[in-house]
Amino acid sequence: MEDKSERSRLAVPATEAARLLLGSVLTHDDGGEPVSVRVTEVEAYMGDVDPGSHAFRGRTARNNTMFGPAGHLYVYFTYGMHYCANVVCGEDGHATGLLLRAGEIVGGVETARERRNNPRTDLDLARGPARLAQALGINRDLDGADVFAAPLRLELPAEPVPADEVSSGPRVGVSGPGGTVEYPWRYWLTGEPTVSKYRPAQPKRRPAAGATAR
DNA sequence: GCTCAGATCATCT
DNA sequence: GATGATCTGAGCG
Repeated sequence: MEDKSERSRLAVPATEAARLLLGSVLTHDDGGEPVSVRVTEVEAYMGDVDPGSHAFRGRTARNNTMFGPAGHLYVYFTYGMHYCANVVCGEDGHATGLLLRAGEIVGGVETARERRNNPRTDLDLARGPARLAQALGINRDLDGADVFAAPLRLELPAEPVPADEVSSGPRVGVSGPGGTVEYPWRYWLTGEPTVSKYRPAQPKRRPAAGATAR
């Protein structure tokens, strides 16, 4: 019922939907112990105007989900070993989405620990997009899944978090022509210990201070 | 505490 | 054939 209005709340530009997602709780119930994550960090991808987006060059089989209606999950496999999860937002036909970068495990901690092979601290359970996906047990089968229907459940906060509790900055790991700092589309909850540490996107090799650029 | 290099495969040119 | 919205482990201070 509220399902429908919840979905429509996501049908706005990613830069706005980001504040809805921050503080929301995503649950994945695969039949075992459900695991819930409170989202603390997201990254906006604005489709065809965004050089860092998978959708920049147009619609393909892989990013097809992002072009669809809001409220679905776009899952992709990268670097040969990691899954990343996005929540599609914006209007149908606009390839905008929000990458779930980090979160705090608020339910099913033990299951999350097992999936992550028992990291040293719970803060590491979902710090980083691939870790978050792993902790939740997300895989490619969930690509295109509805976040408001089983086995997923997304609970948006009644009201967006106050603007003064949200920080924004350059995106991580995004390189490209012209840039990354021009698009400060990474959002996180100020002061959250689970937020991944800022790391500037480096081309490939660090420009050595000296001259011996090998 | 920090920095660096490697792993590994689906997708696109 | 090259690249990538990354993570992890090892090594060093």
